[in-house]
Amino acid sequence: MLDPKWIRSEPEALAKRLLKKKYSLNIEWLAELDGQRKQLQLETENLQNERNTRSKAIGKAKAAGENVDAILQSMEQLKTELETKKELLNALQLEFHSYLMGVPNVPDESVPPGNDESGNLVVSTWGEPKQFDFAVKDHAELGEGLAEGLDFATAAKITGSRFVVMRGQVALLHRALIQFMLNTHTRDHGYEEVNVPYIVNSDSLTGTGQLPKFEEDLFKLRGEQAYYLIPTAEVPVTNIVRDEILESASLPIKFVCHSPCFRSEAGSYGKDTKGMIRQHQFEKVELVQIVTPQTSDSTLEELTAHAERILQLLHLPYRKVILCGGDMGFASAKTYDLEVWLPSQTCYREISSCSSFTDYQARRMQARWRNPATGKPELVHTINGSGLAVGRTLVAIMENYQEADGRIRIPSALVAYMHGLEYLG
RNA sequence: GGAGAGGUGGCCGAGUGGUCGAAGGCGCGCCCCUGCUAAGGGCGUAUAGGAGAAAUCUUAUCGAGGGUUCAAAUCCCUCCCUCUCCGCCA
Repeated sequence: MLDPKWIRSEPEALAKRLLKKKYSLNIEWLAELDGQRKQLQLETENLQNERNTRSKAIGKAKAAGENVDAILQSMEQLKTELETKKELLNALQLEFHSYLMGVPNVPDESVPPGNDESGNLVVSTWGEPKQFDFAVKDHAELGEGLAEGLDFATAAKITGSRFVVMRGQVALLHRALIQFMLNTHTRDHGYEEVNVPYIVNSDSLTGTGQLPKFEEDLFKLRGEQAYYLIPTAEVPVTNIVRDEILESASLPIKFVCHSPCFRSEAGSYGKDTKGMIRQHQFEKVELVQIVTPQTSDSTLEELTAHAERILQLLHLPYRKVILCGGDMGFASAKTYDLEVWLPSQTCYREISSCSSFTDYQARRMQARWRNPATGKPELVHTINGSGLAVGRTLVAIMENYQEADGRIRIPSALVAYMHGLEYLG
């Protein structure tokens, strides 16, 4: 959520910046609404003040044994007037708030303009795509060719499309990747590992920005309560600090979390139908940092570098792009995507997305820290990114490390996690 | 699933209709006293919204929401959470 004060004080500047995200802020309507609100709030509070004063007077008069009929009578009109004003005010405030919950975060000044993916800018490229002297296979074909590999047909039988069964060596490689990533981030990068619920309530999803606008992307559970499967560990992990006031000494908070992620993929029917690129269920190692506003810019760079390090240790060629305004997420102020080279597609595909949310999520969550300089609670900044998407990393390894005979070499960084196994197949 | 007990400020804990944003204690901050240490004294110490240049004023908040009332932490209803016992269970 954006700061309502900001919207009041400089609506034009704000609207201009939101335009970069293809969002048009209705500033005339907002000003009108806020004007009404101001008037009504003043009137309502005056009436409440009057009511409180008179009520206390009644209490005193009664204690003194005086007659209170007259004052009691004078309250009647005040009461009805207050009730109607209060109702109106509540309705106005709700309307204002609901609108605000649908306004995206403001993009950072450094975010390039653009309508879609084509507007993204390549920041850097690492590694050289390997030249193969044979016809490369995609990961689905490779996986289905292995004795202990990928089985999409069985997953479709068990559940439906966009699921996979991993078997034997491939399942081991998948698990090895998770261990490798968690170890690297905890040992080398100073993150605390957390294990969190995979089912969350609507408050948590509202806090990180998935609700109310993107409910159709989520799997909602049936039952009395509004429970959802998490679309990313970002939701439970970031919400650890919801409604908290953190001491400055405890910052930055650095969490790493492995979790499954569940996405309905509504509206992506034609895309990536083959293979593991786009699944309803996948696993991810997520990095989350809770920081002071002063350090959020550098933290985004640092956290992105932590995700990059995994790709580098696995010797997977990738590039880093900064997303343009039109391609960014709703709550993000700035996003770097890491894209890994996929030989079968001869292009780079997203494997990590690292974003700074400034105080946008923090305001929704009421996540604050006590600033020693002011002694007052102030909003924290939140930054998160995948480090990395495990399923897609598996895909990248299978494709980049494939051999002419269909076997797959295990990257040296992972061999220890594979009980010494050097090849799949 | 059945029965019961609770949810109050950073923490503990009092408060069953009014003068209660809330006693008391702990913690924390500033000051005083004390030549160290220990102890003692005074003052202060929630969050959010609004008006105002500011001092300040004002509204709301005692798990959440609704209700009764001139007035609710206190009474009523619904929900959530925690704890204890029984049952079931990975």
